[in-house]
Amino acid sequence: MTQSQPQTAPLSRAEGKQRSRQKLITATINSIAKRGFADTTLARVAEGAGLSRGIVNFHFRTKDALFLETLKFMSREYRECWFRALDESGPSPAEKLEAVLMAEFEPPISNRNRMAVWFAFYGEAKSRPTYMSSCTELDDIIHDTLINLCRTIIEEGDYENRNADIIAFGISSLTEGLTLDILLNTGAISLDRGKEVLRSHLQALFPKHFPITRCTGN
Amino acid sequence: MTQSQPQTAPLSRAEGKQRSRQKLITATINSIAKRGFADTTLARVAEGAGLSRGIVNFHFRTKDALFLETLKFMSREYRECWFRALDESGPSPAEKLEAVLMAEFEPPISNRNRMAVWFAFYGEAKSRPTYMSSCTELDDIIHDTLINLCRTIIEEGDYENRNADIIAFGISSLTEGLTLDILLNTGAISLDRGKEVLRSHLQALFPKHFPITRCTGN
DNA sequence: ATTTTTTTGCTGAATATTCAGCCAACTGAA
DNA sequence: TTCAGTTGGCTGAATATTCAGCAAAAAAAT
Repeated sequence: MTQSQPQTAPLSRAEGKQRSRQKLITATINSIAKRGFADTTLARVAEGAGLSRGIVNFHFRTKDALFLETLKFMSREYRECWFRALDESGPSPAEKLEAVLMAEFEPPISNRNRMAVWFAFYGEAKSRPTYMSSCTELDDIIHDTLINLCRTIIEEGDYENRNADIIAFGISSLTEGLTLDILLNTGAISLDRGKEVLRSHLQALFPKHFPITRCTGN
Repeated sequence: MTQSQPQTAPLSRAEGKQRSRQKLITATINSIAKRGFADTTLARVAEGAGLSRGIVNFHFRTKDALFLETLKFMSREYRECWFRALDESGPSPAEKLEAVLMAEFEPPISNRNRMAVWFAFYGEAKSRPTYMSSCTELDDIIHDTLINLCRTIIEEGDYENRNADIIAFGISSLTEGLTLDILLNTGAISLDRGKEVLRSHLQALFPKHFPITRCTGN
């Protein structure tokens, strides 16, 4: 009887520990989103995870370490989403480019909670360089991929006066800026608008590859 | 002798008070940039301003009020810079558009310190809606102006399949994203790159208005 | 199988520190 | 003299971190 209930399934110690650790990271994300960086205390994180007060320092050496691991978790999740979109997309560079860009606006990784946390970390970036340096290598790989996609598209379409480096940088920045809108405004509308703006941008840059699908006369 | 030294010029009470207040706001910006939001204490702000610890609660009711006034100050400064660029630019919409966009990358308002503070506030935006709501009306005016500029340019150039709303939103987001780069990387290079990306973006959108000035072969 | 020992994830109280806000005293402009 | 602006000591509340110990799980012994 007890065995038949999934949530009461007996966990090995290692599994239980891992699950608790993950609960704490999730609770940290929720707390930062709800209360902000400054008002996120270890006690509240523990409470949010349904665990006791002293637990954080058992799983993580310090509060800072908890924050760092939380950032790493989100970073990993983001990367997985990005590369999954790349893998699952059609073979052409244009398809790939559109796929990874649209993937950025999927709710699992793009929602107000997540954005609140990302920008909270950005806000701490200058005073605590450790935080962001854990993401840069990831960003480098993604950015290189983006440049290569753009370069190929430019060659395919014989687009003149298009510099792959600058365009890739612009696309990244545009995406980043659009995610800020997700934070400052309310969720779903912003996601759709983000996709729309990005499509329109691709259209202007590479008209042969991204023909007008619909005239958004609004 | 004492009167001849500019910094020792005798100040009236009102002037002195105003100056102290401003010193505190400036010190707050510097402290948030240097230590982050969480580690910015009233004592350190006062120290940075060269004043005593108790003074903040004289000029501002609470710590939160100090933060809010700091944000308002930066917001005002930004707006002034924006509209000054608009006023001082040439008469055509294209000139105006380029002028206001380039103005965003001028060191007085765009530098790592300022960006660190902006993003720190963004990070708190979700948990403390008060902060950002003090800026939204400003953003609305600027955004409307941007839309109108884009609309006029589209009409002038008979550009097809260009939606002023979406383009204006894209330009804003792109600018926002580029400023994040100023924070995460080091200053001056990023400013130049920002301008370059933005020009390239305008070129792609409105080729008749923004002809190729130089082929950035780099 | 049963009991004993060891391991370990976890608890919650204790500690030391930090800090926002308060206030009584001080100073110099009006 | 008056009192706006300023100073810096003080306090209570909040909080990160420590730690002694609990209880369940795992391992070892019987």
